[in-house]
Amino acid sequence: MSLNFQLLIATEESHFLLRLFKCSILTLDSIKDCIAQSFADIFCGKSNIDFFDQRHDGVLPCALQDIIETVGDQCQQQNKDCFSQTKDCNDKRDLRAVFNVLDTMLKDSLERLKTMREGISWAHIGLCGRTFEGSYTQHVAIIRALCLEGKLGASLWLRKKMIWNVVIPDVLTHNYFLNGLCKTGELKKANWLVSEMLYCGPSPNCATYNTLMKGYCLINNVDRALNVFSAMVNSGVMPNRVSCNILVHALCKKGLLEDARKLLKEILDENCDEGRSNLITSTILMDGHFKNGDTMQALAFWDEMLQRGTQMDVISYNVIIYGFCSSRDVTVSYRYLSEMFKSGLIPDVFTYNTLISALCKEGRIDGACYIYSVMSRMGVAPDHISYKMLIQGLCIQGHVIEANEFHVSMLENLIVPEPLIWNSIIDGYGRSGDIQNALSIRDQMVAFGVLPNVDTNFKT
DNA sequence: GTAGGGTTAG
Repeated sequence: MSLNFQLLIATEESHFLLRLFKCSILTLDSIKDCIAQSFADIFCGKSNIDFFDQRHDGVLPCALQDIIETVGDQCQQQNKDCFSQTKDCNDKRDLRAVFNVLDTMLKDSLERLKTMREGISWAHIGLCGRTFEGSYTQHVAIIRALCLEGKLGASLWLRKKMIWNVVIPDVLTHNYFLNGLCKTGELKKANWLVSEMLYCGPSPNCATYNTLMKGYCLINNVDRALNVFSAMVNSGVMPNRVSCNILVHALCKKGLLEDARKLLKEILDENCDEGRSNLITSTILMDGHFKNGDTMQALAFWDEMLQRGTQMDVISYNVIIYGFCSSRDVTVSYRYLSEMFKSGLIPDVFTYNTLISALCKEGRIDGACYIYSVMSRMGVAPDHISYKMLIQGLCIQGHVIEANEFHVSMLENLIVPEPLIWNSIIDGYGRSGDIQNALSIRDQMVAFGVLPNVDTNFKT
């Protein structure tokens, strides 16, 4: 039997000519398979995105791809569902049934095509010389969503299109751009964006400067962060408590505690009217002193907060618990843990991991396992850090069977272990002479898609 | 609830 199929699909403004078949087809099964594959390629695959990539010669491929993906995710999922449902059609001999399947697919695909066209033409603003479509609110919403997803190329491209159409996104939207750029370490672009804001608007606000300062701190460039701070003050924007905290934290991380205190004093004396009663600033300074090995000074901050009647939170307790754990005084940490419960605060995964870490380092693996059981009873889910410390701690002490129980629990909780964890178990079995299990775990590692590395071996 | 601040391993 020879069939020539040509389907013409009409949309509101344009026609898509889809050549599905121009070949000899022998059975209805192959008709179904071919049609399903063709539709899957056209509507579920990347063919639409490739089309634009080729036409515009890579000028905006990533930007467009991101926009299309963002706009089209939902309808793509609907279409996939349609195909999965058609799999159950087994009436191979019934020509009518095959065409019913075709009808369903075509109807659904036309709907999808319509949605996709709307999405693409929306994303295509300005590219084909069209007028500026869509409302300001819509554009701003999609820009913010793209920024939060880290699709900055696409969002900056939309910003450019908006500006071409003399519509300037507001300062909040610009802060979203800036935040995205800073989080991905693109400080040059971030700096450029702030210059653009100063030059053409909207005027940067306190959050704009704070975001840029934080960006520089993230790449460990505190000097530039301090320059941004000066620029903010010089341009007449008042720093707030967040500005203080960003800089104080960055200076503490560098061990410049005295500089941090001086800066804080200057800022607070000049600008802030909140006094010194800020939990976050005190927590940062307390943490800085603990990490500098100055327990006395750290405790002075804690006591000062108590005297002021500051309501502590989970993070401030985590910092003091970590402080005593790192000075090898887990007993004192337990005291603060108990105080935490008494004051109605619920310890989180940070609290428990801090204790597990300290106990493992001291070789008190039973205590670490006990903390694990407490966190489980309290409904706090262990994360990859909890498992990593317990598994490594148990393997070091030769308890590979118990370590593997945690490993299994990790997999059951859908946490894929990193190579180091697999290697610890493999090595643990090797050291205990259990070659069969060592090899079995290595096979499992590969099956989970984790590539063995140079440390994936074992000594017997 | 449109942006921006503090804690765990290595």
